Formats: sequence, structure tokens, C-alpha cells
Amino acid sequence: MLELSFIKTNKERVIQGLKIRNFSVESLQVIDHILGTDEVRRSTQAELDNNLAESKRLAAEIGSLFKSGKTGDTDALKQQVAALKEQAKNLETKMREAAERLEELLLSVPNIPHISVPPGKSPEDNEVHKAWGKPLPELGDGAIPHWELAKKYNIFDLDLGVKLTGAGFPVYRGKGARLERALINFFLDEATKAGYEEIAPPLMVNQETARATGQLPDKEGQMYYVEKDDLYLIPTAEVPVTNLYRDVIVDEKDFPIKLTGYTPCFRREAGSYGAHVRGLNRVHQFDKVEIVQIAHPDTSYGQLEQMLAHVSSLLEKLELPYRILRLCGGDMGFTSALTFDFEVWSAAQERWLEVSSVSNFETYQSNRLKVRFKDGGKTRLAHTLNGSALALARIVAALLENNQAPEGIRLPKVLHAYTGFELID
RNA sequence: GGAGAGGUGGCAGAGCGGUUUAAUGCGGCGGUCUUGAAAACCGUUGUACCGAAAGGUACCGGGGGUUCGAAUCCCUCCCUCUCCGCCA
Repeated sequence: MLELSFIKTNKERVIQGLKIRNFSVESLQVIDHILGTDEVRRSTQAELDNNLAESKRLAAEIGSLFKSGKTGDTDALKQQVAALKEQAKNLETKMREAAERLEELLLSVPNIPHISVPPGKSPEDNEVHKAWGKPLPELGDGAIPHWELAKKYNIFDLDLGVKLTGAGFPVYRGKGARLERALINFFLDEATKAGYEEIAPPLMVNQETARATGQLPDKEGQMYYVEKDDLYLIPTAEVPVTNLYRDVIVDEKDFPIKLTGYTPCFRREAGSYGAHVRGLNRVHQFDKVEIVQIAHPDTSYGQLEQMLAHVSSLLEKLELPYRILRLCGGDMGFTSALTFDFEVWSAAQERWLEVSSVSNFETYQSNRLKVRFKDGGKTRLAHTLNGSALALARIVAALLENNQAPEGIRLPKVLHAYTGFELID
């Protein structure tokens, strides 16, 4: 959620930003509604504050009359307080309604895109920021997609997942399961080397936590919900890991705070079926190592660069051709100010697969999380950033397809120590 | 799951209906003293909102209630601790 004070002092900048997100003229009126509702809220609070101050004063007066034994003089005062209280009730209702309306309006406004975000309406308008691994590998005629490789070498099984749970819950087995574990360890080790503290968080979170990072109310339908205990299965480690710092006033010396965590991720992905989601391309449960940073506003974009470099190095070590996209205004997530997507080339499917999304949220997330620091005497919101480093399922898909050979699947060198084998056959 | 105890400022801990703008201690910050430090002493030390400022309001686990007045009484929910049961 945007800071109200930012909207007040930078109205034009906000409107320009929303235009990059393809807001229509009518939709832009939300900004005026916000400012108007805030006006109502503030004037109502001023009235209420005066009312309460008067009540308190009168109550103290009654108190001192009691003390001096003049109990007979208190009736008129009591009536005055009763009248004030009646008023206060109405003012309180009015203020609460204005505050709720204001919150609702603020929640409906997405983050303001960074100045470098290109305009655009669809993924076609994303900018290629960097490409690595040219030329793209070409496979021979016998090349098969990863879901067929899975059957051939018995490394994961989606039908068994259907038997146990339902569609989209893969069962990894044998060298496939070992590869999964190897990748998790590799990613965590690399993150640790890069200075991230490893976190093993809960996989279910309460409403407050889901709300603070913005999954609620925006992406409610995307999460699995355990009704009996009112808990959500996490769609990404971002949720519990970032929330570690909810309501924390960080010591400026501790910036940037760098955290990493491995978790399974649970996503309902309602309504997405078809050829594009075959195999591991889109599943309801997948493993992911996430990196999270909480940074000083002055240096957060430098940290974002650092995160891009980190993810790049992982893909290069895995020898996977990739490209980095700078997302356009129309394709960027609701809460992000600037997002880079990483896509790897999946050689048998001959398509790019998104394996990481690295974003700076500036203060949009921290405004709900209340992650702050002291800047001189002032309390300011910190910047939050996160990115996948990396999402496993699609990495596995690309590794299998790109490295298939007549004798089996040759794994990149960097994984040998983790898997204990070089070839899946 | 059952029984009991308890949740107060960064921490410890008092307050149990009316100068509480929450005592006191520790810690933190600033100062005096000192060549420097320690000790001692003095001062200061939460968050949010309204206000140009002066100042005001809210917050003693969350929500609701009683009262002219609630940290204090009542209801309810959550959490922590102890004991019992169950259990990887």
C-alpha cells in the first residue's frame, strides 16, 4: 500500500505512474477520492479529539468534587459528559468508516512503477535486459520434452501425484528426488556464500502475515486455506521470511538485511490447464529458494542489482541459457516498483520458462509490514526486495531437456558434488 | 485434550476504580567530573494520528461491556508458563 503522505505530496508523480500501469482517466479518480476521504478522516478526528479532551477534563473535575465531598454538585457535570459521549459515539463511527474507506481505496492502488519501467500492456512489451548463453542449444531429432524424459528415466511421476493428491503434485523418485535435494542445497549454499542468513520458516501462516506482504486480499484465491485453523499454506517463502521483520524498527547499521529460505510453495493456480502447463511447467507444489532483502531506501536499487547478479551466477553455473526481462507496466505485479524476470531456455519444448522474478517493492510492502528505521529523529519505512534463487521445478525441466544425450542426462559440473552422480540413466 | 497460573514501556517489575502525564531498577543516549576510562551524579529515553506551533488524542495481549472516570471491575477470544494425558 502506498504511503498516504507520498500521494499527498507527489500527486502528479502518482498519476503518471498509474498511467504507465494503463489506468484509465476514470480509474485515476481514485486518487482524488483518497485525498477527499483523508480530509474527512482528519477533520473528524480533530473533532473527536476535542470531544474526548473535554470529557476527560469533566471527569477529572467530578473526581476532585468527590474528593472534597461535594457529591451533590456532580449531577450536572455527569449529564454533560453523557451528552459528549453520545456525540463521541457518532464521531467515532464516522471516523472509523472514513478510515476503512481510505484503507480500501489505498489497497486498490498498485505500486508506482520505477522511472525505468517501460510502458506496455502485455508480456510482448517487456524489454530484454540481458541475454546469456547464445547461441541457444539445438537438440537432435530424437529430443523429447521433460515429461517424457521423466518416464524414460523414472525420475518424477505426475500420475502417482494424482493418485495421492491430485493434478499438479509431482512425486520425485530415485535420481529425480536426489536432484531436487541437490539443487536446494546448491542454491542455499550459494545464497549463504553471498551473505544471506538462512531461515527455515513455517509453511502455514495466519491472516495477519498474509495480509502484511500483500497476498491478502489481492491473491486470496491463489492460496490453499486450512479453514479449521484459519491458516494459509504459503505460496512463497517471501511471506513468512519478510514477515520476520513485521513491526520491527531496524537499526540503520544492520542494513541491508539479507535472508534466504528454502520452502515448498503451494499455489492453487485455479483455471490454468492445457499444453502450456504440462509436466513441471506449472504445478501446485514446487520447491523454491527465495532471497529477501530489507534495505535502506538510498541503496535498495544497488541491492536489486546485486540480487540480479546473484541469480545470474546461479544460472551460469548451471550452464542454462537465460534472458532477463525488464517487465513493462502492464505485466508487472501489483505491489512491485520494478521487476526483472529470469527465463531459461527449455530446449525440447523450445520455449522460455520463467524461473525467477526479482523485485524492489520500495515502501509498498513495508507500509503494511511496518518495517522501519530511524533517520535522525524521524521514523521512516525501509525498502523490501525479494527474488527467487531459484524456483526448482522449471529448472529441473530445463536441465533435463537441455542436457539429454543418447547415454542419458548429463548434469552440469557444479551439481556433481551435490548429487553424487553425473549422469541420469 | 484436561487442570491451574499469568500476559504492563528495550528488559525486569510495581500499580488492582479518580494528579498514572504508568512508580522503581537495569539497559540505551546526552552531560558534569577525568589525561582517557570506570564509578558517582544530573538530565533524557515508546508508537501512531491530528496540529504551523503550543498542544491534543489513542495504545498496559486483541475485541466488547460496566462507570461521570478503567492498566485496575465484568464478558469473550488469543497467547505464554506449570502439571497431567497423548505423541515424532
